[in-house]
Amino acid sequence: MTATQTRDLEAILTRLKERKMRVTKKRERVIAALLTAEKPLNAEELRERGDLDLVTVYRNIEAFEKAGVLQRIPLENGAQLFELTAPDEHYHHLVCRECHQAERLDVCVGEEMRKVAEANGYSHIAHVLEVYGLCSECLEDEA
Amino acid sequence: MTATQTRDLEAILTRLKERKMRVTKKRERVIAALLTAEKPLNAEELRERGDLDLVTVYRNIEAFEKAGVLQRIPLENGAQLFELTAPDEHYHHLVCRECHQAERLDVCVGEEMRKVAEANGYSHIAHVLEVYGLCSECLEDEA
DNA sequence: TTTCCTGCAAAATGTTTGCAAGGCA
DNA sequence: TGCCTTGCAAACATTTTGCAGGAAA
Repeated sequence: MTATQTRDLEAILTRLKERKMRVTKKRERVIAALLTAEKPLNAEELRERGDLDLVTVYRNIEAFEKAGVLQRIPLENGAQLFELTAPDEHYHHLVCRECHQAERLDVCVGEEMRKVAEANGYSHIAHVLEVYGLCSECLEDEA
Repeated sequence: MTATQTRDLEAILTRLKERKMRVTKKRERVIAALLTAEKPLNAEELRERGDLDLVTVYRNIEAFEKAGVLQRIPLENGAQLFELTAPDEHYHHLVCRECHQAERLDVCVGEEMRKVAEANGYSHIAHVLEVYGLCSECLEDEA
């Protein structure tokens, strides 16, 4: 873990404490796994890197999501990846449909979407925007 | 089926024939179910309304998607809905996170997303944009 | 020492595959 | 007739639930 990652870890643990959630070894490992991976991971990768039960992974994903420190990335095939996020922030991604690498996109359409949704009588609004494609490496492999 | 729906059905069947796919009673029923529902359906609803095996539903979803007459709508929970689409078109939706009703949104960010993705070296680009919220009816039920 | 968290086992959910029978072209 | 499509059974992948033991505050 780099110094920055350690700081991020502390910040997230603090957030959990504020929400009256317990800070356990397992939880630290889940967060550390996501921080050091520097890319979104799926549940199985989290189990492996955190050396814990898959059930624990899923329960913590749910808990972290509620605490606003984690978000889900839906893949084209229905599976999902998970990544850390600051509370009240969220990200969109460019995901390779072959190797499933995901990188953050520097765009967000949140404001527009919120307006459209509210105009239709919806509240508690969230949105998902994911872009799928073939990354340059996978494109070469295919040729 | 309204006259318009019958015409749409014919158009889709023609498209299938062009693609050398067979036009069967089951396929007609899948498409008719989606046309008359006038909203996206999940696999189980398609099985029920078309009175056919779930396996057949999934195989036809895949076949129709390849033929460009159907698209998937990912839900927040990882499940998916299906709806008819014209080839080379696609839609975005406002989905209730409670009752899962989905309505089409009249927005698309395709051009921007394609540019961003290509700038990152990606090809074969697609994107998903779905807005989730609580519809006014479900909001009331909650209170 | 109370309450929350974890692991194990098992179940539920959604989707895919193998194979033989059936139906469109 | 020939090949595509279908249904059944079973496998598979992912996620959820029940319960007893374990650990944080």
